[in-house]
Amino acid sequence: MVKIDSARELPMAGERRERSDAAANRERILCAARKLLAEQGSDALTMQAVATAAGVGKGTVFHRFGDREGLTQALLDDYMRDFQDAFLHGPPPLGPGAPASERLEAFVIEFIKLQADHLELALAAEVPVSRELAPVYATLAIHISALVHEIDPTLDETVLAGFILSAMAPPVLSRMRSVLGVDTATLQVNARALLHGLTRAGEC
Amino acid sequence: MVKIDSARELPMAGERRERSDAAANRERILCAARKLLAEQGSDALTMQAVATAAGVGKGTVFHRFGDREGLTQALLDDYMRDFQDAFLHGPPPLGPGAPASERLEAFVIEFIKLQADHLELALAAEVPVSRELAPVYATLAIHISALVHEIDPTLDETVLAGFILSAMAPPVLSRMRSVLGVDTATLQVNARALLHGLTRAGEC
DNA sequence: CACTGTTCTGGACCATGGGTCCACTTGTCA
DNA sequence: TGACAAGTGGACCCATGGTCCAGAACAGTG
Repeated sequence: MVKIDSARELPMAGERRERSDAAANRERILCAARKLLAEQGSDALTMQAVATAAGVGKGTVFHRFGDREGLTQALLDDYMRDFQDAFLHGPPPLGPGAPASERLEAFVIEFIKLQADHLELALAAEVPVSRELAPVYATLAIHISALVHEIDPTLDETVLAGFILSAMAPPVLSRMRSVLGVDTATLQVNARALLHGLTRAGEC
Repeated sequence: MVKIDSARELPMAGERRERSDAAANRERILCAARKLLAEQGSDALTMQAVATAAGVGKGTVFHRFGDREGLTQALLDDYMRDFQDAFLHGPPPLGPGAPASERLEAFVIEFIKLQADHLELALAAEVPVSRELAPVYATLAIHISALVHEIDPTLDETVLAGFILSAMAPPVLSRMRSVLGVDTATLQVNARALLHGLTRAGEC
């Protein structure tokens, strides 16, 4: 993934602000991408299709977002920001204040809802065989790690976080929904059941 | 995925046996593919590379295996067969005879070992956004489902099976190993910990 | 307003990889 | 040995991510 100065409003020292036409194009591209996802699904999200839908050239899309992953991350950021805020600074049980096991449970419930509500985007943002987690997901992994560590310090929290995040990966949720016809609530209930071993660790 | 008569030795009624030169080529192709995976990793497993390494034309590879997925499934079948045998007909705790929760635990332990031992192949066999599970994995999912159902019939066993299988997906294991430097034993221990909520359900 | 350097733009172009096609070759069976 | 089905190889097609660069558009400056 190429590093691109993201949608920061205020330019830092030594940086010029993004030109106004460029900023406008960025918006048109993001818009077009969202529309494509909503109307035609994740498979339709090709760089060329986005460019055409936005009425710009393909080069412009790459110039603005670096590469495909940059584009999907920008899209993801958009709605992940609120979620991150909620589990980092919001009210319990999702935010700080509740015991770690409850926070983890709340996290999973909310995360599944989030993924389910934006499934096509989540699918499009999947990186086939990522050697490293994309930034947005890395943040989630760190949060889960911290909670797991608090629940049971003897575990390898990084590994557990990887397992948990991967269990709720977009392709799984997608398959459950489209092939098996499962609804979001069922996903949530069963995910919680899977975690009971962790969240109820001290209760036996 | 295209359906291709697989490596069955005995021809069924109305079928001609695979010609001897064709069978030989099938072997050479499988061999070359294994070698490529071992020496250069999953990324190197392109149909063209396999063909070249096997000393045949690309068309032959496709003719024999239908498509890329057919090839990887054939490769997978090869070592999955023993595993399937073990959990379907082998001795407990993996095979029938032990309580479901112990069988599930044993299954996970063994499966992780299997995946870890054949990581490159497992990675290559990953289907980016599969609408349906590949046959080999479908078998595993069914087995997990059955065990989960036996452990707790109130759960949606299909969903749980999906979660569990997905938690141990090749990309996760690969990332843990290469980025985080985690060894197989650690993966096994932590996977077992994750399942404790299920396997110890009746004990509280 | 005109000038000028920087940024931005668009679409032709490239590379890669899966998959198809079909004229030609080679086993197999009678 | 002849005939025919099966098998073969590699040129070809196509989708897609990504690069390039000449020219257009913008934003400070005098």
